[in-house]
This record gives sequence, structure tokens and C-alpha cells, in this order.
Amino acid sequence: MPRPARYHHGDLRDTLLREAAILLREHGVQGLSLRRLAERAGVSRTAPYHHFTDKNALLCALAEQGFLRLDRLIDGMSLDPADPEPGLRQFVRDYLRFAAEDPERYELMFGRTLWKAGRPDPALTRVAHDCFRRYVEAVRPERLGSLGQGADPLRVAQASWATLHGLCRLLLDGIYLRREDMEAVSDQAVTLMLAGLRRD
Amino acid sequence: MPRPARYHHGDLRDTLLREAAILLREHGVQGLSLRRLAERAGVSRTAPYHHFTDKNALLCALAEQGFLRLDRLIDGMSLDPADPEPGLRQFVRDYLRFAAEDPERYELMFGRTLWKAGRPDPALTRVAHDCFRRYVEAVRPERLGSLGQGADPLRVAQASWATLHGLCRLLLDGIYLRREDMEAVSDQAVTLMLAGLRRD
DNA sequence: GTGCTATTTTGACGCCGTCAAGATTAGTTC
DNA sequence: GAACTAATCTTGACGGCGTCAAAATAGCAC
Repeated sequence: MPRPARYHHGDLRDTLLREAAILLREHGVQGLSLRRLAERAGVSRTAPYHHFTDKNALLCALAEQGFLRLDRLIDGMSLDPADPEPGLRQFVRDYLRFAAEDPERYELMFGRTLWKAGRPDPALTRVAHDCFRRYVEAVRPERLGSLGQGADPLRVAQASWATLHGLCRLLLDGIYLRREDMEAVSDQAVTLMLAGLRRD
Repeated sequence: MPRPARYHHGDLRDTLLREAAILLREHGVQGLSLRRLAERAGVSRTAPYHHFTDKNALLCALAEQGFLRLDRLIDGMSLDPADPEPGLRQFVRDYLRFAAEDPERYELMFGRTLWKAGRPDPALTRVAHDCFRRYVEAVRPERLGSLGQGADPLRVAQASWATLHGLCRLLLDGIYLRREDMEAVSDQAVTLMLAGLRRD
């Protein structure tokens, strides 16, 4: 917390993002109010509006950060075409951990709050689509070796990602899937994906 | 809209549920305010509190309705053990249509609003778990014929339902999956599930 | 210094969920 | 019928929210 005596904060935008991330993680979107946020940053209620046009814009920025992190995770995926299974299994585990570490952020990234109820920034839209494109490349049939022969890359990506995403949601929203079952179900999911490829 | 002259409404609870369902569908949880709702029912702002202890309770009731409908859908699933694929394919289509017909309701049923941020009613919890138990029974390995040999019923249900759920979320939240791709991806998902069983 | 612009503040508006106190009606018991 | 009780509904109020407008303050170029 920097000195509160100054009229100009000097680093408000970054401070807001940092504190907003904390509020989001600990209290969810509902608990993340611009007024609380301003107070935590030691600044008046309307000061944030000079750095984010409105709450929607702030949320977009937070979601954007999330996608950038997810990018790194996807880039880190390494599949051995001769035996892609261990690499895939690792990635699924990483992905689930990523989502479980900050569920509210994950919800923000993919949920209706921004994509339906809100107005996703052009920047956010771009980053999100980029992220998916990256994923499509990462699980390209060629990289899956003999398994991927002749499969449609886009379909493979969509179906596998849907499985992954579904697992996360079930887990995070705490319905139909307990934390203890995670490992087993995640393994089952990998088996599912690979088997699906074998059949195509 | 019944006569507004009477002091007692007479059918307020049902009216509230009906109007709330409309507000939910058209404006989402965000747009469903108790005050707007009361106004639409032709009643004062606090009248609803005599029928629902708070907004959370009202939302729980709405979600509950959704699960009852989903129950009927699951009960309607018919799988031929000799060839379960067409039945499964039909169910997946039905499920996606169910979710797509009222996305905000689906979000309410499975999302964080109630299960994490809110306090799910005991009644809701019961209905939701009942619904899943029904699903577990519906896709029991025996019903899948030779495919299901030796598979763990719970895992099969969790993994297949996660896939289904993931598809819905991707579709409804409008990210990474377009309406036109629905059919193709849904078919791919069925292939995935069946193939997964063949491998177990 | 003067002026320009970015930043921050206070004040206000309308919306929200919800509580408290009182008014009105329905239902039960005599 | 009357009296009482419980259910239902109303008005009024409180604090919190997002956001706009106008005024104050500070940094910066000249």
C-alpha cells in the first residue's frame, strides 16, 4: 500500500488490477465492487473511472490476463507423436489446476457475465480467440501421431476442449463432481479423447 | 394480469414464479430484480418476501423447476443395448436443445451463482442430485450393451456428462463454438463417449 | 511563472436487496 | 353474527451499488 497522502496516486491502474484480482478471487464477481476496490486502493469511489471506462472494462482486463496465462500453459504442452498420452495427461492436469487455482477468474474468462450479459472488449475477444487457435495448433492431428490420421483438426480441438471445459465447470461449481474424483475423472477424460481419435 | 384492485393477490407465489421465469429468460439473473418482478406482478416491492425468504430462495425455486424438466428428459432416454448409438445421439441432441432453449435457466441450474456464491436450498440440492442419480442409472454400462463391459458406472456417467455439459457451456456462452457447429460437435462427442467405452 | 491536460474529489441520481412497523384481509372459534 | 389470530400486503427507511457532472488538484510543456 503506497503513501496515501499524495493527490495523484501514480500507479493507480496497476494497483486497481492487482486489488481487483484479489477481490475477484476471494469474493467473486458479485463481491467485486468498484467502490470497495477504490477503497482498497486508497482512492475515492470514482477515481477508477479514469482508468477503466466502466466495470465491464475492468472485468475484461482481468479476463484478458487469464487468457495470457492460459496461453503460456498451452505453449508448454509437449506431445510426443510416438506416444502423446503422457503429454496429454499432463496438460489436462495442468489445465484443471489452472482453473481450480482461481475459479472465479476461470468463470469470468468463459462465463456469460462477459460474453453474454456484458460487452467483451475487442482486445479480450482477440486474446480469447488467439488462445483457442493456439490450442487447435497444439492438438493438431499430426502431433497426435498415428491416432490423428485423417481427423478434422477443428473438431478434435472443439470436442476435446469441451470435455476439458465441462470437467472444470463441474468441478468448480461443486456439483456432480468432488475434488477427490478429479484425478480419476481427468484420466477417464484423456482416455476418452484418445479413444475418440482411434475411432475416427 | 388479474384485477389489481384486490388487496390480497390470491395467487402471488405462482405468478411470481411465472414472471420470474420470463425475466430470467429475457434478461438473465442480473436483470431479474425482485422490485421489477413485484411491479410486473402488480404488487408492492416487499410483497414477494412473504413467499420467498429472499432472492436466493426464488432462484433456487427456478433452478428446481429446471431440474424437474431435465428429469423428464432423462427418463425419456431409451437405449437399445444391441445398438445404443442412435438413442445416445438423440439424447445428446435433446439435452443441447433443452439447454439452448433457456440458457439463463441452464446457467442458474449449474453455475456458481447458486452453488458457490449463493446458498442452494436443501430441496434444490436434493432434486439436483436425484437428477444426476437418474442419469447414472440411464447410462449404466449394462444398457450400453457390449460396450459397457466392466466400466465403472459412476465414472462413465461423470465423464460423459462432463462432455455434454462442456459442449453446452461452450455453445451457450458463445465462445469457441458456433451454433452451426453444434450438430457436428455433438456427433463428435457421442463418438467420443462410445469410443471411450470400447477402450475401457 | 502561465496555460493545458490528466487525474482525483465531492455530490447526486436511480437502482438494488432487505428490514421494521403498520394496514388489510382470510380463516377459525365462539 | 363477533372476536381473535394468522397470513398477506403496504409504506418507509437503510446501506450498498454503478455511474454521471462539476469542481478541485497536480503534473507538464512552454
